[in-house]
Amino acid sequence: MDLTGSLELLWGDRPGPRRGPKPALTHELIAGAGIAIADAEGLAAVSMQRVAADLGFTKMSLYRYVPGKAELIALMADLAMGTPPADPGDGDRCARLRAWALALLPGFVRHPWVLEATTGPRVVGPNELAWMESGLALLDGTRLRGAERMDVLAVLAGHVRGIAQQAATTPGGDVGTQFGAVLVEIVRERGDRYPAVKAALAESVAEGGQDQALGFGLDLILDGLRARIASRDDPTPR
Amino acid sequence: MDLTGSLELLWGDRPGPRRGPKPALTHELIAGAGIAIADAEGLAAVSMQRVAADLGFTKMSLYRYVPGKAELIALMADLAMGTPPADPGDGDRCARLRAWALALLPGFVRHPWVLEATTGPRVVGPNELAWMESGLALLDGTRLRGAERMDVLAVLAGHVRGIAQQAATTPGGDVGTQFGAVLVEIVRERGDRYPAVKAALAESVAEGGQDQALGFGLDLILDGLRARIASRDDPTPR
DNA sequence: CCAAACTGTGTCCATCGGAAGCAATTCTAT
DNA sequence: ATAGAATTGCTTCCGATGGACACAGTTTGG
Repeated sequence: MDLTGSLELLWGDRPGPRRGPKPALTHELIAGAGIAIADAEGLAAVSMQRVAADLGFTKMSLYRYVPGKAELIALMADLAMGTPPADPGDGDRCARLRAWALALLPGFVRHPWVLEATTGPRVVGPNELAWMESGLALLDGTRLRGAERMDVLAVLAGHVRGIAQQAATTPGGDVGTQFGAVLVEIVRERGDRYPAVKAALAESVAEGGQDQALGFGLDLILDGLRARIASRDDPTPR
Repeated sequence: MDLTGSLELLWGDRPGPRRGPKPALTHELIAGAGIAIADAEGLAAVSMQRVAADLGFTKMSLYRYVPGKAELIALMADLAMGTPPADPGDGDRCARLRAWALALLPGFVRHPWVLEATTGPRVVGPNELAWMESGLALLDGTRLRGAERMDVLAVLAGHVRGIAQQAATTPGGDVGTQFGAVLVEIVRERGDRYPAVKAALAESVAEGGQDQALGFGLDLILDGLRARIASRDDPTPR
């Protein structure tokens, strides 16, 4: 797997060419067209042909701007997640971390394909690194080690991802109801083999909204984090 | 997106056909061949041609057993994760949940492509549901609501997934060192714009092993869970 | 014994990502 | 001003992919 292409595309400072016809396209235009397609019809609908056609160009012209499809997808994903919001600065650390995690959700919800696009080996992009930076900044002043700080962000972001994935398949949309109904149907027919799932699922649908799942999980994590930070700050050796 | 095919394949009780030549293949054989390819060369190397060739058959013969490639991948993923281990029964609840989450890791590590294969809308398979069942059983007796119990599992499994993804790109393998080096290189060159990342990364590589990341995150989550369960059991209304 | 059912195969097709070469355009150096 | 260099977008071509479809061979139930 070669990642140098993505690295160049995501991080390369491009010296504007001096001769030849002026480029009619830009990275932003191309990635934007790809994002629009992926938002509307899923990541599988994104092909070089399709992106180029939507822009009114031939597919091969895209290769003047993008080394390949994989790199284009990486660019789309980084662009789609946007930049992290500015830290409000007030509130305690956990509340700000909570806000950080919550701010991550809209991107995943509006662009569910980002989940698929960001699994597997890949190069971290500028926006993703900006998110990491703003999250790590919220952990400054704690006695957590470097790896531990990144781990906290991984847990938080991982949970938001999970919720987003679940949300992408359950809400009102066509696929959503289909999937939710499918799971309920499976358990309904074979509930004897899965009593705990049956009980939890029945209780869940009876309660109606499982929308507080995100908050519940975040509180869980942040409660644990608070205790961790406190115990590290506690000068007693044990 | 049509999921009925996956549903049939994963959950369908197939009545053995009565006439005609005996089938030379089985779901297990086909999925096993696909798993072997994906393990060795990644999910992208799995094609109908390749799977069939490895089995000594034509690609079209596979379509007698599998409705399509997507369904085959789903079957592979469910099979690759295996069944959850039996609950030891001793130890406190959080320790057993910890063991449950840890047991999830080897599957993801041995079959990193499962991460890619299980993102996006999909049908839950028998093995995945068995994992869910065994995890939910460990939460019996708590005063957590149904949705909350599933959420706890989602957080735990999500973290294991994240660690597995990180592990799949960082360890000694070719791609791994490349990716890790790329991230370090990016931050090294543009560290000024990402001071917190730079600090955390420097500290992390100085410490050497970030292998305890999994345990750290699990402890975080389970600490929070313990507090949640205790507060729910506490009869004081507030 | 024969028709129904089922198997594996061969052929065909649209689409995909990408390589190579070509004509047109524009800038730079003279 | 003009010739050469650089860069654009396009056309053509290729191998591989997922899948539809029809066909011949094999097994079994009535």
